[in-house]
Order: sequence, then C-alpha cells, then structure tokens
Amino acid sequence: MAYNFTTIEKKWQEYWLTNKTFRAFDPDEAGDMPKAYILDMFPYTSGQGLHVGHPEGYTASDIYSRYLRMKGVNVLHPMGWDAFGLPAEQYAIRTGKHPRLTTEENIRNFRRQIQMLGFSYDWDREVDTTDPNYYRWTQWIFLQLFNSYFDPMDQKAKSIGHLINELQNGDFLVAPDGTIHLNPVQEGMEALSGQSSLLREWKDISPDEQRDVIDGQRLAYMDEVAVNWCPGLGTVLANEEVIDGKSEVGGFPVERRPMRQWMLRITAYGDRLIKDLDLLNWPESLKEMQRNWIGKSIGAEVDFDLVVPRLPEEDEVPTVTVFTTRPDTLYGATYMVLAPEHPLVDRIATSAQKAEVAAYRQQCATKSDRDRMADAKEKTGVFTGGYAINPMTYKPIPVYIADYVMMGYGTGAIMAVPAHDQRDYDFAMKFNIPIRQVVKPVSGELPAGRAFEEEGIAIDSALINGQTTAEAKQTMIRALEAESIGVGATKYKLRDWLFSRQRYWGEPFPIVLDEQGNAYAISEKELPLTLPEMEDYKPTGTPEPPLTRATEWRKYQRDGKQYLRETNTMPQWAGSCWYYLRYIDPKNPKQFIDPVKEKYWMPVDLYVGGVEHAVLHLLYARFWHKVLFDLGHVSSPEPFMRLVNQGLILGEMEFHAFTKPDGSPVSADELSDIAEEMLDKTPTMTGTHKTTGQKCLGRRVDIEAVEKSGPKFVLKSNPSSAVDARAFKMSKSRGNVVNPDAIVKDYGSDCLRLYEMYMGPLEMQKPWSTRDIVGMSRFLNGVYRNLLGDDEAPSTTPRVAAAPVPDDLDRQLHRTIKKVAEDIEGMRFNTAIAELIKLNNELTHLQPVPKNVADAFALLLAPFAPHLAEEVWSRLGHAKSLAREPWPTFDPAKLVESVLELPVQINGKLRDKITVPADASEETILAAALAAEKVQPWIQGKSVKKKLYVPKRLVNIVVA
RNA sequence: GCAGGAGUGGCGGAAUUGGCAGACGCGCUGGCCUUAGGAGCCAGUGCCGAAAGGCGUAGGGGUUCGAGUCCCCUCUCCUGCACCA
Repeated sequence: MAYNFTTIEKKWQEYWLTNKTFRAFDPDEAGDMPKAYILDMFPYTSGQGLHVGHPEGYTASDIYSRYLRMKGVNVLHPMGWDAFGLPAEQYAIRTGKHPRLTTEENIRNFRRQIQMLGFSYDWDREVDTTDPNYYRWTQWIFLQLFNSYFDPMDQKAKSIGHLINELQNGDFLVAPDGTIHLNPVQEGMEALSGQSSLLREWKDISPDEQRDVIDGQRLAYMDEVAVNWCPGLGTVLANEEVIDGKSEVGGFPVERRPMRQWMLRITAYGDRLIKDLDLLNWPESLKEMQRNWIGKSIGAEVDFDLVVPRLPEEDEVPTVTVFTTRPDTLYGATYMVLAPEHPLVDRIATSAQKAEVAAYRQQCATKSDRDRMADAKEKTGVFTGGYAINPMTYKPIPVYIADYVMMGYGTGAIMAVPAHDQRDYDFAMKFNIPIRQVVKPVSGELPAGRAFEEEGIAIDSALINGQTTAEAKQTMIRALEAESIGVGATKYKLRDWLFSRQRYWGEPFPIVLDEQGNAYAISEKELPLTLPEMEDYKPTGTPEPPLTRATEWRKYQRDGKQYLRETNTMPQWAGSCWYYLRYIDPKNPKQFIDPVKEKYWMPVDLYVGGVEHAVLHLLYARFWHKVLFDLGHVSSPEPFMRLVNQGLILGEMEFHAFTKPDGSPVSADELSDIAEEMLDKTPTMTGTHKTTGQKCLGRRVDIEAVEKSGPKFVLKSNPSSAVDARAFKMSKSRGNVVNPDAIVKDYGSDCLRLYEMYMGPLEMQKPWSTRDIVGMSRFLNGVYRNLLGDDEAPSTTPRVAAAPVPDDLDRQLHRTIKKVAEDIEGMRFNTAIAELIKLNNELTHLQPVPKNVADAFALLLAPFAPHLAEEVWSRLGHAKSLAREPWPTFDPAKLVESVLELPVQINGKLRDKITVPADASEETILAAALAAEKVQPWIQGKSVKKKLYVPKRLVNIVVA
C-alpha cells in the first residue's frame, strides 16, 4: 500500500510555517555561523500559474539550502513575486478585472503552489514588487539614478551636486552640444586645438542652459530617440525586449519612431559590465551572451574632409566622422558609406543624385527590420554623387549610402575597405569600386575572390609599412591624433536602456514636469508615489499613457508653481533589479536596506534561474547594483557571485511522419529544416524536401506506431519511412504543458522534486516523461516500507531496531554519505539520488534495519524529499525537525574493501577477473592474473611482453 | 556566417577525468505472491551468436599497454548573436 503523502506533506508544511523552521538569522543572532545567500529568480506571477520548469531550479537551490543548514550554515533563502508589467496587464484586460485584483489572485495561486512543494523559504521575507512599501524604494533608487552622473575620469557614478561643484570650479567645460569636457588648462594639459575654443565655462552659461547641461548628464534622463514603438501593445519597448523585429511579449510587430522617453545611462557602465564578468562564477556561455550584447569594439574615429562647396556660415571644411576598428587599413579605404538616415546625406548628395538618394532613403524607411535582415545577403545602396578625401592618400573617394550601415552604431558612417572587410568587398564588387590591398598575410598568399580580414603586415601604406596589424593600429591612432584628424575610440553595441512604458501597471515615476517639459524629482519624503485608482486603465493606443487620464492625480504644486506628474510608468524589469537586496531587510521603513545587514549577507552566493534572463534582468540588475555601489549604498561591486542556469524542461517526446504536397508519404531523412511553423494559425510541422524543394507537412503519430531501426525511428506500418522524433518546448498552443498541481496530487511533491532532479544534469535541456515518475514513487514507497513498514499506525517503527550493522551495508552507508555530500556540493543531484536508491535497495531484505542506519538515511534523504524524511525522523523517535540536525559524517576507513576484484586484460581486452586480498603485493597479483583460468588460453604459446598492474584498478598483460 | 554546448542501449542518463562502458531509474521478458492492482518480491535485459567468441560510446583517422574520455578531420542537433564597421 502506498504511504499517504498528501497527509504527511501537508502536516510538515504546516509545521515548518508555524515553527519558522527556515528563518534566516540576522547578523547579531548568527554568532560565528558562516552565512550563505541562496537565491532563486523569483517568478513573474502570470495567470497560468507555476509550470514544471519553476520547481526545477527551486528544488535545486532548496536541496543546496537544506544541506547547508544541516552543515551549520546560516542560510538566507527567500521567495517573492515579480508582478508589475505587461503580461499581468494584458491578462487583466483579457479577463476584464483590474490588474491589482488579478495580480493578487495570481500571487495567491503562486504562493499556494510553491508552498505545496515544500521549499525551505523564510516566508517572513516575502516581497512583492507591486506593494507600495516595496516600490517606494524602487522609486527611491530611480531618484538616486536621476540625481547622479557618470564621472568619466573615475569611471563611476557620483552625485549631481558634485558635478555642479566641478563645473563651478571650472574643472569641467561645456561643449556646444552640451557635453562636458575636462578643462585642459586646469588639468595642466595643452589646449586641444580647434575644439577647445568652443568650450565654455559654467559661469558664461545661462541658467536654462545650465539646467539642460545637468539634465543631459543624469544617469536617468529624458531624450528624443528613435524607439521601438509597438502598436499592438500600445507601448515602447527596450531593445532587449524586441526579438527579430517583434515584441518578446505577444509577438507583435515593432516600428521605429522618434519619441521623447526616459533613458537610463547603462552605456556608461559598458566597460565595467564586461570587465567585472571576470569576477563571476557564471556559465561561460552566459558571460559570452552579455559580452556580445554589450559589444565593445576598440578602434578610432577618423574625420574625412568632404568635397562640397562651403556654405557661407562655415569657417572650416565640412567633415564626416567614421568609426573603424581597423585604422591600420586607412590607406585601403576606397569609398565611404553613410547610413541612409545620416544627417549629412542631404549636404553631400549632388543635385543629379538627389532623386535617387531620396528614393533609396524612402525605401529603407518603410522596410521593416525583418525585411532588412532577410535581404542581408544582397548589398544595396546608391551613390550620393559626392566625394570625401582619404586623409592618408589624399585621393577623393565616392560617398554612398547603403542600409548595411546603421545609424545606431558608431558614427553611422564607415570608411569602406573592400580588400579587408567582406561586406565592403561584396558592395565594391557590385558597384565596381576599386579594391586596394594594404595588409598581407604574415605567411602565405592573399586569398583570391574574397576579403582578407585577418591580421597581417601593412603594405602600400607609407606611414606603417612592415608593421604588424597591432603595431600599425597604434601608430595610426597616434598619427591621427597628432594631426587632429582622428582619435582613438571605443564603441558599444549596447544602447541606453529605454525606461518608460505607456502603460498603467508599473511603478509611477517620482518626477514632475514643468510647462516646458523639464523634469524635477519629488522629494524622498513624498514616496511612495502610488498608482491612482482608475476605472479605465487600458492603453490609449497612442503614445499617450493611460495615467494622463488621471487628471487630479497628475496635478502637483510646489512653491506656488504648477507642475504635472510624469505619466509614463517604469518597465517590468525595474522591480527585479534590486529585489535580492530587499529580502535582506524586507520590512525596513527607513531605508531600502540596513547597511549592516547588507554587508553581512551580500553578495549572493548562489543564484539559480533560467538563461532567458541573460541580457535583460541580469544585465539591468548588475547595472543598478554598480550604481548603488558607486554611491556607497551597497558594499560589493557585483550582486551574484555564482550563477547556475537550470536547463529547459521540454514536453514529452513526439513523433511526426511526413507527406508530400500530393499526399504521398515521405521519409523524414529526405527532408531538411524540419521545424514548427504557423500555418492558418495552427502550429504545423513542416520540412523541405532535400532534392525537390517541396514543402512537406508532418502529422503526429503515436509512440506505439513507431519503432527504432538502426539510428532512426520508422513507422511500424512502413519501415522504410523514417519519422522525426523530438521534444518541444512546452506551450499552451501545443497542449504539452505539464501542470505541477496534477503531479503533486497523483504522486506527492517529494516525488515531483525527486523526479525533476533525477531527470539529468541540472543545466541540461531534457524532455519530460510522465511514465518515468513512477520510479521515484516506488523509491519513496520503498523507503517508507523499509523503515516504517506497511503498517501505517503512527507510533510503530517495526522494522528499525538497535542492531549491529553488517559490513557490506556499513560500507554502502559511508559511500552514500560521501557521495551525496559531494554531489550536492557539485549540484549533481541525479547521481546523489541514484546513490540513495542503492542504499535503500540494500535495506529491502534487512530485518531489522539498524537504528543508526535508519537515522542517517533520513538525514541524507532530507534535502531531496524533506516531507518523508521529517516523517521518518519523527517516527524514529526524534522530537525536533531534522532541518538543523548535523549532516552525517563518513569514516574513510569504512570505505576500503578487504578483497579486490580485479579485471585482467590481455592486450587491453577484458578476459577474466581475479579476486585478491586488498593488501596483496604486485607480484602476487600478477602471478594470480597469469594463472587465471580464462587468461591461460590467451598466453599459451605466446611471449609475454609486458605486465602492467594499475594499483587497485586492473591488470593488463601484453603478449606478442 | 560567428560564438557556446551536445551526440553513449528501446528511453532518461552513469562512468572518481586515460583503467571493468552502460551505475541508477523507466520500459521490456520470465517467474513468485495475491482480497486481480497503475501493489510487492525474485531473475534477466547493449547488439550479433547455440556456444566459444566477436562487435559496440555520431562517422573517419591518430597517440597509448589501454580511449566514451586526449589530438586531427567530417557529420548532425540545440542555444545565442547576426550587415555592429
């Protein structure tokens, strides 16, 4: 009979909650306990509830936390809710309920589901990003950003007050574009020619302009930029939220349009965000994704003089600045390309070319990002009719516009070096532009028919001939700087973080605007600024945010002056940027965190979550953390020291058989690019026939209709026809989503936990298989039966008694203790469970089970199946929870075997096995090996060349 | 195209890092028990072969007494980025 997991699990969950079993101790109560902060990525509380992917990571971190607690560690293991943002609001609109209500419902449901899985969270620390007591501090951090700037010398954030001081002292000067520059005189440097004459001192600037300069330096600033406007969602989106030209949420098309928006100056931190990755124990692939996203490239900006008639108001020759990572190839620049949107295009285009240029620009503007990507193979562009002067060769080079150069990166203009850049090469071939080699390989020949992009030796470049690429770059940059025609420069692909959304369900900005649209912070004392109650919170469908309708709420008065509140709201990611800090001091009404507690708990020792947050949450949170660090609010430069990604859990394996358009069956191995596609709004499997190119459609076939034949699966009814076998991502539309509620009801949460951990290595992607769960169910039932017996009467433990431990069992026990601890520390939970199963199998026929073995078993099982372990532990006569019971220790002496069974190989092939005493000498063992029965025929009549004995491993005899 | 990861029985996956390939679980086969159930217990289960034995870690080559593990080449799948100058 199965043990009653439902009753047992409920009982212990209540016990843990009432007794606050997993309370983390504050620094003053912790004594000399070591600390560990074990963090899960908190869930976004969608209307769908928990899916089986959540418990995977949560169980892993829970096992680790429970293990550490038993090792005497003070563990902080909290949980909370990420609940502001688009999906919650979309759900509310769909169900016709206010997002506050749906969010409350969703949180209740998530809490119920998570608590039913028995995780050892400290529930007194629960946070909810939509709680005004929480988002008050999100707004407070925004004010920190608003009141700071990035100091270019110290490479860190400082208060705006400090900047004003510097400007007043004359340490900084202001350029015509509003950017600030070090005062060369003050710094004892020679005045830069040209530019410096345009720099002005603070005192020479009007108050209005002064405010603009300051506002332009803030880490949170407003700017008119080309943004991703998503009409389907009625809001703008960050670059990170746009995938292949569509919104990540909902998959709606996104268009670029200029709008005035809040931005966070994450680009200032690009360099530190890359560099500090080295401090982190994160998966290499994830670090690489962040490096790619930030996209740092080092090179130079070079000014090219334009060959155009000078306008009367210009006192110098107009120039175009290009960015290049290969300044060593400057001599090879044979043409120039501007992005179609580049502001100088009109200035350069000749009257003869104007029409063609305008037509091309029009064509680019209407092309979606998607089309642009699809057309990437074929270069397009038009000649402007204008020329620029190559500053090294003094030769005029034609200026083109082409959509392979983007306005958003670098300077929006490139010097094209077709000999050493494949894109430029393709373009030059199409437009018959000369190609000039200026780098040759260190050895070997220049490749024919393509660009030579690798490093080499400079040739045909007077200034740098014979230099290696690295040397030549340096020489060139020095020369450019000396001539004031260029400067070494570093560019990032990363854009500043677009931080406002035209939606209701988010944190309001603690900002008011005057009539001119200038932004002012409200005071910290006015926080939290809560969302107004609104009947109609739906998006307006225009860039006008719904909060604009809250006319009373908007009004704000200070010092007799009227202002209007900012009506944009913050994006979904704001609350999750710092939640890990609030857990440390969740109820503090005075500060966002107590510095003593912060110092004690931070940084996070282990962070477990999905890889889907690689460039969103994890980049944003690191950015905020660094700002808080610079401003002295937190003590560590990085928040998450070790990070582990759990692998995706896919749906059950599916098989698909394919048919040609005419309906005849086709084998899956004749197809390529098999994938799911939306046809008539239904997800359909399609494949392209390798030879005919026909599109073939797949249909799902049952596993019973399929068998394995060689390396592939085929139809039983038609064994010549291979079927496609794969597991898909779980999705509602596929109908392959597994609901944890159902699994817990049928098998219990201990079983679900065990199954998810037993599926394979944590980081790997793996298919769900409901059929396999029964294995873990049998294991748990076996444990119950072996220790507590079939009798479910609560006080009896008939199978356990004080008894001597048989040698074999003792060895297995100590092996298990060793292996389980090692595997938990290495997060190899699948093999730890295998070892527990082995120990349990040893107990199956033992009567009685020795008490100390039963005790140890309960403790070893506790991190994995905590409910059953507590039940066993209590029924074995222990009064208190085992949550802080010391972890069992093993005796290395108990692990050694008294006799060895050694394999004997002849020429590396296994032929026999011999059993020898563990302390036998090498000669004895070799002699025994040669004498072994099945070895004899193999050495008879042959000469033994070599006898190898690998201690405690094997014997290998080499014969001629 | 670039970067990262992976490829082991019918399935999920083990293998202390160069030393008995397939631990453990599912499934399957046979048996026992039975108030017949999706319960429990025992035995077996990589492939070929009656056996001896042979063959086996995507494919091909190499290093080694010995290779799933190290080196070279090729193929397939996944994930990310993708005209980023």
